[in-house]
Amino acid sequence: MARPRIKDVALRAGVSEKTVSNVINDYVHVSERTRRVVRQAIDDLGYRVNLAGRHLRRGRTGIIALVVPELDLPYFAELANLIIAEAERNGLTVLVHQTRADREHELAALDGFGSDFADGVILSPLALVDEDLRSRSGALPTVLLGEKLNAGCADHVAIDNAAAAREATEHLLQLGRRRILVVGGLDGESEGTAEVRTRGYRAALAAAGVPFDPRLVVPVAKFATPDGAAAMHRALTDGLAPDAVLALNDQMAIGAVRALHERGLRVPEDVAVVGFDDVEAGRYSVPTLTTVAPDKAEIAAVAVALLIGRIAESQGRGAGEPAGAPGNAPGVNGAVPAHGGVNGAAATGGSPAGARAGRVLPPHERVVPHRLVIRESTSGARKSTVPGPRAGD
Amino acid sequence: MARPRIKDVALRAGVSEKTVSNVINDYVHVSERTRRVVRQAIDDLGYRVNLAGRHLRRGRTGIIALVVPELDLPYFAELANLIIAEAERNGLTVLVHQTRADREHELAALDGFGSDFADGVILSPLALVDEDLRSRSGALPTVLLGEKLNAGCADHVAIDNAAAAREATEHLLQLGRRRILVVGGLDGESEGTAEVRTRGYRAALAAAGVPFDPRLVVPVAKFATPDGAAAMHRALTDGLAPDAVLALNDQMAIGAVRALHERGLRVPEDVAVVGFDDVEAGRYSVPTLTTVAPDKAEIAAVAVALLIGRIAESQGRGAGEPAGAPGNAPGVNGAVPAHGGVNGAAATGGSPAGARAGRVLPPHERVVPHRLVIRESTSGARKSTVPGPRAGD
DNA sequence: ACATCTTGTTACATCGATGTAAGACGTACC
DNA sequence: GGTACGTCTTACATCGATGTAACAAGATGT
Repeated sequence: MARPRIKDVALRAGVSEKTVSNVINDYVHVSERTRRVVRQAIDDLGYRVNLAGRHLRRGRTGIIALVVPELDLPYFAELANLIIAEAERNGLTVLVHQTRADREHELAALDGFGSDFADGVILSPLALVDEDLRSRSGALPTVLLGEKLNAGCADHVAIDNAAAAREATEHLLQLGRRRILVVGGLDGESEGTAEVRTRGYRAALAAAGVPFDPRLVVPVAKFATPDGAAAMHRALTDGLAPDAVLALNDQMAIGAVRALHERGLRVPEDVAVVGFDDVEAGRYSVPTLTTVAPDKAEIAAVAVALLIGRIAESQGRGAGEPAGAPGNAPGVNGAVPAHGGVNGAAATGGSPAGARAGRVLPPHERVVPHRLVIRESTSGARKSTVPGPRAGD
Repeated sequence: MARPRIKDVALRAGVSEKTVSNVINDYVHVSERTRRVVRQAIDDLGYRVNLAGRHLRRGRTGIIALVVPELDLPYFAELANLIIAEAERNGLTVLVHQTRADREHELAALDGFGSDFADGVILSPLALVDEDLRSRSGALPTVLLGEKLNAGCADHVAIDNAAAAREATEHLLQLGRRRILVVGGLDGESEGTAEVRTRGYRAALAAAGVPFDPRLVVPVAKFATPDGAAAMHRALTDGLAPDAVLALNDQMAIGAVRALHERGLRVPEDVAVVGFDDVEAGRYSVPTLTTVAPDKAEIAAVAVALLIGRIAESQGRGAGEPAGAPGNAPGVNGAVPAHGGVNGAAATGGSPAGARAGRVLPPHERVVPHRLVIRESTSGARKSTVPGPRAGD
C-alpha cells in the first residue's frame, strides 16, 4: 500500500536498483528488453521518483524561486507567467514568494529561505539596500529584476528606466503639455525605480527648457491602482492643475484616469496620461493607455538564462558532484540542461562562455529594450465606429 | 569553501551531529550552554539546513503546488496571492504551475508532476473530465477549485455559481433589460463553470417569464479580455442588439465594455454589464464594474485548510514516519503544524475531526459565499464632482 | 582458442539530517 | 554510600536514488 520505492520496482522487474535508475534516467547502455521489463514494472506499481532522494544525491532541486512584491500587481503576474513558462521550457520549476515589499522577506529570499530548497532566486527587490546585497556571502545564485540596486552585486536585468521615463515625458511635452504630474515619483538620489524614472522626467524637462516644479512629483506608498487614484485626487484638490500625468506604472495610471473621470476631466483632452509596464488592462481601458512597454518576454528569458548560467557555474559548491568525470551520467531526462546557453547579447562584463567551475564571473548587467506605445490616453480617443442600436430601458 | 554540513557545525562546536540537529529543531533537553555554543558555530559557518536531507528523512517537503490555468488572468493572480499568503501563514511554501487549460498539464499536476515534490496540490481544473479524477489512485492530497468537476473525487471549494449567475441576471432583469447577452456562456449539460453559470442565467429568465434566446449565449475560447471584446463585437455585428451583458468573468466584461465603447454605445444607459470575480480592475474601470464577488480570501483559507487536513491524513503513507511514538520529536521550528484545523463550516460529508491516519475521509464539498456588488456598469455613472481646470493644449 | 574490447548489469557507498536506543553524568533520596 | 532517576549527549541506522567501480557476457581480432 505504501508508495513504491525503486527497490520495489527492481524486485518486481528482477533487476538491480541501479538498473531501474538507469532506465529512469535514460542511461544508454540498457538493453531494450530490460528497459521494457522495467518500464512495465514501473507502470504496474505506479512508481514515481522520490525527489528528496534524487536531490539529496544530485545536489540540485530543479526549482528556482521567484520573489516578487505582490502577485496581484498585474505587472508581476504577467512577468511571473512568462518566467514560469520560460523556466518550464528549461526543465525548471518555479516557486513563487511574495515579499509585500518587506525587507525581511527579501533578505530571506536571498538566503534561500534559510534552507537550500531552490537552486537559485530571481528577485525583484523593493526594500533592500545595496548593503544587504554586498554583505551576503554570495551563497545562492541570484538574478535581480528592476531598478533599486546598484550593479556589482549580482546579475541584473532591467530596462533603461531613465531613458524610458525621458521618452515618455518628451512625448507629453511634444503634445504641448507643460505641467506634468509624476504619480509615484520620488525626487531623490538613490537607485530605486521611482527615483530613476523621476530623473528621466527631469532630464526631459530640462532638455525642453521647462522648469521643474517639485510639487508635481507626488510619491505613493505602493505602485497600485488605489494609490494612483488617491494621489491624483490629492493633486487636483491641492490645485496643482496638471495637464498631463506620468504615472510610474499602469496601475497607478488607471487609478489616475479613474480619478480624473470622477472629477469630470477628460483624458486626454484635459489631461493626458502615460503609464509604465504595458499591462493588459491598459490595452482595454477607456481610454486605452499610452505606456512604456518593457519587453517582458525578453526580461523573463534573460533572467532565466542568467540564472541557469549562475547555477551551472556554482556546480561543485553545494552537495552532489561527488567526484571527477561523469562516470555514467545519462541524459537526465527532465532536469536542467548542462549549460543552458546564456545567449550572448548586450552584456557588460563577464567572459564569453564556458564558465569554469569554481571561478565566479563578475555580475552581468543586462538592459532589455522597451518602447513607448501610444494609445488613446495621450493621442485622443478613437470614437464611435457604429451607431448604437438602441437605448436600453 | 564548500557549503557547511551539519557535520562541520558539530565538529566546530565540539558536539555530535545529533546535538546540532537537536538545537536546530529546538529539542528540549539541550543545556543552555551547549545551545549557545552550537548556535555560535552555526552563525560562524553560515550553516543552513539542507532540505533535501531533512525531507528525505521526514518524508514531507512543506511545499504545496498551486496549479492554475494562467497567472496573468487577474482572478488567478489575486487568488494565488491569497493562497500563497495563507500557505505561508501555515508554514507552507507554494509552487506555482500554469496549465494553460491543457489537460496533460492538469493531469501531470494531479500526479505531482511525476514525482513527489509537493505534499499536496490545489488545482483549478479547466480541461479535466471526471473520469481523469476518478481513475487516479488518489495518490496526492488534492483540493479542487472552481466548477468543472463533479463532486465525489476530491475536496472541492467553490461558490454557488448557479445561484450567483441567477442573482446577477435577476439584477439585470430588474433594471428592465430583456436581451441579456451571456459572454463566455455555454448552454450545455456538463459541470463546467460556463455551463453552470449559464444554467443560473436560464433559471432567472424562466422565473421572470423571459424567453430564452440561444443566440444570446456566446461562447469564447478563453475567459480573457480580448475574447470578451471580440465576442461583444461579434454579437453587435450579428445584430443581436443586447441591452445587457452577463460576462462570465470581469476580464471579459472589461473587454465587452471596451467593445461597446468603440461602437459608441453607453454603459449602462444603452447596455448594462455585469461581470464575475470582482477583480481590482473592475473597481477602477470607467465605468466601474458590477460583479459577482466571491469571497476569495475565504476560498484561499478553506482550500489551504482542507489541503492541510488531507496531508495530515495521508501521514504514514509516503516515506518517513519510521516508527511509532515521536521519540524525541521537537517543535519542528518552521514546519507544518500538526493538524492545521480544518475550521468547521458548511461542509457536506466528512466526519468532524481527528482524521485517524490511514482512514480516508469522504471528499469535502465546501461552498464559499459570494455577493453581487453593484457599481456603475449597471447602476449608472456617478458623474463630475469637480469642474475641469483647463483644456490641455 | 585466447586476449581484448564493448556492452549490460550489479553490489556498495554515499548524499545530509534525524529517530532510536543507549550511554554518561549528576542529583536526590533512603 | 549506594541506588534510582532525570538530564544531556552520542553512535548508528535509516530515508531513496544514484555515482563508482567491478564484474559477467558477448563480440571481435589474430
